[in-house]
Amino acid sequence: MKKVLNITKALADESRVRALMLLKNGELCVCQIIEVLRLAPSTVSKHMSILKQADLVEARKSGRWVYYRLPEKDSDEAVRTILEWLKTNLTDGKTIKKDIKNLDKILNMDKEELCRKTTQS
Amino acid sequence: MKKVLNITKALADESRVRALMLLKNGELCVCQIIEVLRLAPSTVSKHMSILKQADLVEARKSGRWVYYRLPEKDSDEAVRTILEWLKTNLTDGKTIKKDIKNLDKILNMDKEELCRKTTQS
DNA sequence: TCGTTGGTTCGCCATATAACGAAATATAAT
DNA sequence: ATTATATTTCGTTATATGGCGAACCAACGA
Repeated sequence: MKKVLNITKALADESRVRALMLLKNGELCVCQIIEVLRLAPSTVSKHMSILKQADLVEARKSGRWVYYRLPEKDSDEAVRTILEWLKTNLTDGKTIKKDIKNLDKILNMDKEELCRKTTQS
Repeated sequence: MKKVLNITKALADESRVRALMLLKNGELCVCQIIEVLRLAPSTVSKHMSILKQADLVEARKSGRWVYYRLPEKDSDEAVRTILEWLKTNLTDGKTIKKDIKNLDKILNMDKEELCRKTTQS
């Protein structure tokens, strides 16, 4: 029950759902998520930690950066299923589409700007 | 997005999840759900209305009673999938098992008591 | 070493939400 | 009609949660 509620509570917030959908095409560092969501770093950090508690994302630290990504194939069944559900049911929403577009812009433009990094999607 | 958030928010509460699981074996009237959850009628009513908003339950009124049930087979795909997910992931939890047991007791004992009715599961 | 940078933690405030009881509504029984 | 019963609606209260900025921590660069 606790596991399920951790997941549903984590998903019961628009910003967190948006963050998850941003990760569909590969890991991102926090500053990029911040850029798309346009929320304070502390806020985004909190959101990501909630997603992590629920095992909805995994984290990797590399130097000064922290990268978040969706869980691997071999991850928890419950988590995989619900992430699949999410993708299916809101990939074509207006907000999500716009977010993805913004993300692309950020990933491209930022070659020598804020938060530059080797983004291997 | 709104639809998804309606669903995840509805599922982000233990009482509501418990209520949903109670309905696994057929419709129940509000007073029976009240009995198992041991919450005030007004509280349970509110919970059920939130579940209904999210299309996670359907309602039927018969005389003084209102019966809630899980959606039919032909219901929304997103809803069916996530209900399946819920069942899979918490049927064997301690709380849920106890609830079901309590429910059985209530359904049997209550032949001539509070909230008696023809419970066709 | 010291400053800079990316991220997290902490403390605060505003809003949202769960819970209740009281009152309202609707339907059945007397 | 009046009363009783099942449920909902409303108003209130306590707690949870999202958001921010300030302070802090860790890692890199000068």
